[in-house]
Amino acid sequence: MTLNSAINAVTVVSRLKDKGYRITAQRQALVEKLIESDKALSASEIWEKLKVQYKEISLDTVYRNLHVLVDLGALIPINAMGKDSVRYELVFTSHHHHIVCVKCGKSQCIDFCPVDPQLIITLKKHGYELVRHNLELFGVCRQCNAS
Amino acid sequence: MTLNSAINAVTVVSRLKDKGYRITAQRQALVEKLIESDKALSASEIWEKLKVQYKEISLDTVYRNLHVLVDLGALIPINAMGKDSVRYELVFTSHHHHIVCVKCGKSQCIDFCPVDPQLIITLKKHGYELVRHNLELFGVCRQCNAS
DNA sequence: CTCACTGCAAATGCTTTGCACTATA
DNA sequence: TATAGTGCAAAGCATTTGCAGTGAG
Repeated sequence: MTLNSAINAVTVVSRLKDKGYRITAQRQALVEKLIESDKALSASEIWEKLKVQYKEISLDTVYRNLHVLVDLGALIPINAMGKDSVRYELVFTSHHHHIVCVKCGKSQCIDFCPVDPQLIITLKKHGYELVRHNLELFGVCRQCNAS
Repeated sequence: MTLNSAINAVTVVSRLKDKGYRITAQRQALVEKLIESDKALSASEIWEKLKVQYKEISLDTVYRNLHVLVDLGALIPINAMGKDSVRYELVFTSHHHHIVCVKCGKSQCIDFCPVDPQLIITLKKHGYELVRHNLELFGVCRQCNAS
């Protein structure tokens, strides 16, 4: 864990405390797993990671804590990336997108954002205050293009 | 139904025939409902519309035909627009995106695309042939901002 | 006449919820 | 101690699938 993400773990936990949430071992572990991961995870993926340490942890607890963290604004739910279930990503993660290969289904991070920053102003004219955006890119990867 | 969308209905049906699919009353009706609609619909919304004419039509058939049309490339599944189920949109519909209010959940079409066209070239350098993209915008609408 | 398509019913998979017990604050 | 959080089991949805009957080509 880097120094930067260590600060983030503390940030999340203290934000939980501020809001009156109790810090349980399961909740703390869940936050740590999310921080350790560099990509967005689904509820069951997080569950699998947690079960290594906490054999007894239930999937319901994972879901409930994910909701808490979303309400807190520490986590963003992404319904995208293929057709699977919802994935959760920490808001600290630097802004980026993913491209999914429509043939093999593999996904890759795209480290830049092709969305025009002017969008915020244009949306304001439409009456909207932009909170966040998520761009799904679908394409054919090099390997699949070759075959 | 406009002349333009009438052409599209014929296009879809003939594309189905070309691929060896049979044209059933249910399948034909489903295509028509999609064309009549100006927005992306969920499977059950389409089912409700179809039941007006075909009381006996089953939801399974709706799902199966939606998959056929997606495979055919005539329909695009959108997992976004709030937290609900998947919605389907005809590819003929002019390219646009939606913004969803994070407070009330209402969505609105945004008739322009803020994605940099340069993206296609950049992705090619990464080895990807871009097929399509979907941009999810989340914000707070005027009404919710006021209250 | 053949086999894709359909309706039915049951199964699946993800997510949520009620309840009684546990443990944080 | 009070009550938020937990595990368990069961319920809810959206979606998928097996099967036998039906109908398009």
